[in-house]
Amino acid sequence: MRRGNQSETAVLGALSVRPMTGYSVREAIRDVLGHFWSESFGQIYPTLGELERRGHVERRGSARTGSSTFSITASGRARLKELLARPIQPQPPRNGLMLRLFFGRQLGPEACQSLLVEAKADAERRLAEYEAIRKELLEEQDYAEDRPYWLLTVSAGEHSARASIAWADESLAALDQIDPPQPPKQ
Amino acid sequence: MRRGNQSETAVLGALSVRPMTGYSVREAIRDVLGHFWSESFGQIYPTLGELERRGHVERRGSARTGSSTFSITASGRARLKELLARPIQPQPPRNGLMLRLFFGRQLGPEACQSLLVEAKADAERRLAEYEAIRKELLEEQDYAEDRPYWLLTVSAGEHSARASIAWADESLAALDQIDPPQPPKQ
DNA sequence: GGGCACATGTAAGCTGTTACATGATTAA
DNA sequence: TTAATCATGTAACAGCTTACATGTGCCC
Repeated sequence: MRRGNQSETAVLGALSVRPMTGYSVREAIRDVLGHFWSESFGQIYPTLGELERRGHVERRGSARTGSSTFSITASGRARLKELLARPIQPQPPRNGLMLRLFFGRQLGPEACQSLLVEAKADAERRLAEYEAIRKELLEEQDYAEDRPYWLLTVSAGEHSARASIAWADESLAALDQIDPPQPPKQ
Repeated sequence: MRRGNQSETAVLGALSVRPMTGYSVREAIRDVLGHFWSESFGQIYPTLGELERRGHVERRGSARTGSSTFSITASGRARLKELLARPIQPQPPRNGLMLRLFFGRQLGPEACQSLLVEAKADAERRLAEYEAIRKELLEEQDYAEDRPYWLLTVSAGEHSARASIAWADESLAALDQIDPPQPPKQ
């Protein structure tokens, strides 16, 4: 397959929950997996086409007449299981905030403070979102068998967000100790 | 520049600490920024060439005769400051562990347990590494003015690793509650 | 009837990795 | 002298995003 297994996994996974159009697959990935996964149309449609060709998904309704719904087949479910069992391929890290802070001496303490304040606000926003999702999931009646797994990822988000907040607070305090600000010398 | 600002930032940042060969830039990024940044030769050398052409770095020693040392110029330092001040461009998330757990119902509780055990072990290894780096930094006499900033990123790693460990423990306990394991039904 | 959300797909292009080609220096 | 490490660079390719092209159905 031209596409990496990763996109295939995400698309098959989405369809393992319920049949959907390609458009909905993208929405599901953006809205539900959005915090830890992303796919764009440019991947989703070719992946769906390839999966159909291989019999891992079935299309109902023609592409021409508007919309078609894709559902996972038994072979697709087996394929998904196989893909999920493969070793995790870690993506190379690229954390822009850390890069800026690491070279914070060049940037100056005030700018770093701003970055930390922003990072903290962002983490608080994320935490609130995770808590809302958790509440929603617990009230939701459907997908009862998927729910425990979904909650694991929500919990990961909550832990991560709380850690970010604590770190930002600590770091803001630490930055106050850098006094007076040392101008970088060449 | 053909290369994105991000590679340019990382390379200039590395050279802002001390002059280095291209090879050493890669080692520095891998060994020091490795937990939150990565660059490969394929980016570093073209970036260095471009930076040289623009006068942001200076090359001492010819490329032909073996090795050349690059040092950042005043204009390079200004450029770095400008790049660091730009808004952070977040990379689209691709967390393979979360993807697998989210579709954990297809994978089964036992496999998820293994994933969590691995994740915990990994976080513990990372935590130990961060603590070692912290100790090393505090003993180190050089780069005193960069150190407070470097420690911020080490602290972020420690917080993140501890959060991962706590989350993994919690999640392993939660997985034990899923009983009996429900086979996915089509 | 105009705009918006839904829907499908392709093509161009960017970013970045991997593999390759090449050679110097150093340590066993 | 042979292997490992240091060192520089290029070329091919993979993966993914963005923008574009196209069309439907619904609501105001």
